[in-house]
Amino acid sequence: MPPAAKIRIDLNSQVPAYRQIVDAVRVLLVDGTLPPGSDLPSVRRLAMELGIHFNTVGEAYRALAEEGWLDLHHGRGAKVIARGAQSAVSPERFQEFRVQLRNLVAQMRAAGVPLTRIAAELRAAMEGLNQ
Amino acid sequence: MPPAAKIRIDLNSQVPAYRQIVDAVRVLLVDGTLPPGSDLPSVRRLAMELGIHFNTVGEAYRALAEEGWLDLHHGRGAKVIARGAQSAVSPERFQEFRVQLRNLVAQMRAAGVPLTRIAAELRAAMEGLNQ
DNA sequence: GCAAAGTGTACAGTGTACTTGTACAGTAAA
DNA sequence: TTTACTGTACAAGTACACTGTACACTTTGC
Repeated sequence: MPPAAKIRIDLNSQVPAYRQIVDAVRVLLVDGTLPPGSDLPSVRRLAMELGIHFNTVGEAYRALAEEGWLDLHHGRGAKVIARGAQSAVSPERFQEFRVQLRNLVAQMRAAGVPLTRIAAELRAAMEGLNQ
Repeated sequence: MPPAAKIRIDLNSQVPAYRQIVDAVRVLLVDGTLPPGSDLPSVRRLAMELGIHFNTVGEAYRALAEEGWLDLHHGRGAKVIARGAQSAVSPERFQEFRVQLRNLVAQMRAAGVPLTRIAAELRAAMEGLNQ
């Protein structure tokens, strides 16, 4: 199963397509599905599978390269690289994460998701940390 | 301490100002800081405090009214209303939440936040559910 | 009643972001 | 060297976010 098969985007979403790609690929990178040395599909190939233009995929790949995940070279494709240790997160950045988490939980509560189910999701997310 | 004092937005953020307002106010609505009957600051007052245009605040208020949180009337301001029981969330919507949660965790891991600290944040978010 | 000062709303204009179409340039293998 | 891949650059179309300005509704005071 090629890695691209795990990437899904929602064209009706408010979130821009290129950002959805970045987010989806980052998940695969973090959880080890795409280990260093892996080749990503070409911009045209992935674009075709997702039903969008290849420049949009290129935009996503450049963002991921900017984050230090990809070795991206003209004519050679995109390869996952070993990412060095990250410098400590700034307090501001961490605070942003905290706000986003609280916003997400509030959104779920507002949507009527039962508290027990929200808690279950948070627990599941924690379990996922140890794989 | 007026409710508006708890609302902060980041003008440099990628997230649109009106959406940041919606998210911030929704948190206050969900956790009871803004109970039914409360008056929100006028669009001009809140806009002044946040350093943006009042139409941007108006956009946020209309979105919150659309979600069923506010009684918004021409010339009368915005008042929090009691929100009826929510219909069950659709599986698609729930799946979106799950994806967002995983994206957020991946973003934290990618930023170098230690696993223990991520777990602590998730636990803290769960504690917050029972207040 | 009515004027004044508050409230939210409508709409056009400006800048920015996202996506695409098209042409280009680098790389590798036949 | 040719061919068939690869990513990149850039202009154009569209949609979105934000603002400026004018408007319309409510309440308060007289």
